[in-house]
Amino acid sequence: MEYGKERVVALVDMDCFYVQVEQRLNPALKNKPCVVAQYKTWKGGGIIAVSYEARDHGVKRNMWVADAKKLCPDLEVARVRESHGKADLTHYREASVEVIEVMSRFAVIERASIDEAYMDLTSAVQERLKDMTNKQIDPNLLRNTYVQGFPQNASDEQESAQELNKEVERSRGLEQWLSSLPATLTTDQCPSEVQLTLGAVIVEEMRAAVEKDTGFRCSAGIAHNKVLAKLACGLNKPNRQTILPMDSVPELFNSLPISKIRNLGGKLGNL
DNA sequence: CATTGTCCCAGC
DNA sequence: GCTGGGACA
Repeated sequence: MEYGKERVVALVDMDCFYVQVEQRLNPALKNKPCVVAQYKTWKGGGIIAVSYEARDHGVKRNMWVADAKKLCPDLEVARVRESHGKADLTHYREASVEVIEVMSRFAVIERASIDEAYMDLTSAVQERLKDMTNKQIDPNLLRNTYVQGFPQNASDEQESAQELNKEVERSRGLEQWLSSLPATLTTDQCPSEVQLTLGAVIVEEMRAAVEKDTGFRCSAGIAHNKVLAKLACGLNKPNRQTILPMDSVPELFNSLPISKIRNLGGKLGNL
């Protein structure tokens, strides 16, 4: 395999994880602008997680609840449990273990934080390839998958129309990507693009299992290394996954501040 | 007091 | 080993 494309790596990131944990506990909070905050006394407490509905109102992490309520008057606020005067996150840690257990059925997991895990899918992809020999990949196995850089050659006119319907563009891009792959799969000489795609099929299954067994939704990135998988994960959130083919990396890097790349966000990002 | 907590790593 | 800084959520 070509240098830099030896592995298939995924990064799975739970969508506003603390909010989802609170929503599972209290279903009345579901589908509402909602935050999780800690420490009530100063300006209503500090926000540490924000639902996507609340983000639409401009509510951000690290805001004070009092300020967020100005932006979003009907904001629902869940509180972090406190024990001996300290914020107690064990509740979220336990939920994290539930998720890790489901994901571990599919691959060896490297836990990166309470709501993120990396996984090396290289051998799982090889196994899947055996079952897929002389078949092709059904787009229905990739209903939540974006391919970064696809569709190619979209005119400006098409592009603006597609902004109105992200799903149309996603589906067109996926079809175009799949038709660029070899017509039938073989175990010997399997292009890295096919390997990424089979990785994405596995991640679709894994994410469906996580939602079925825990109720939690997540996003994911599939690429050839951890840094690119993490970057890909952020491209289509929430509840979606993104393949980042190596050939799409140069254009993506041109259009992205380097501070978006892991470990280049702080001091180095300001150069 | 008013960003808190956690993890990782370099330097000692 | 311990600690402080840096990065992230």
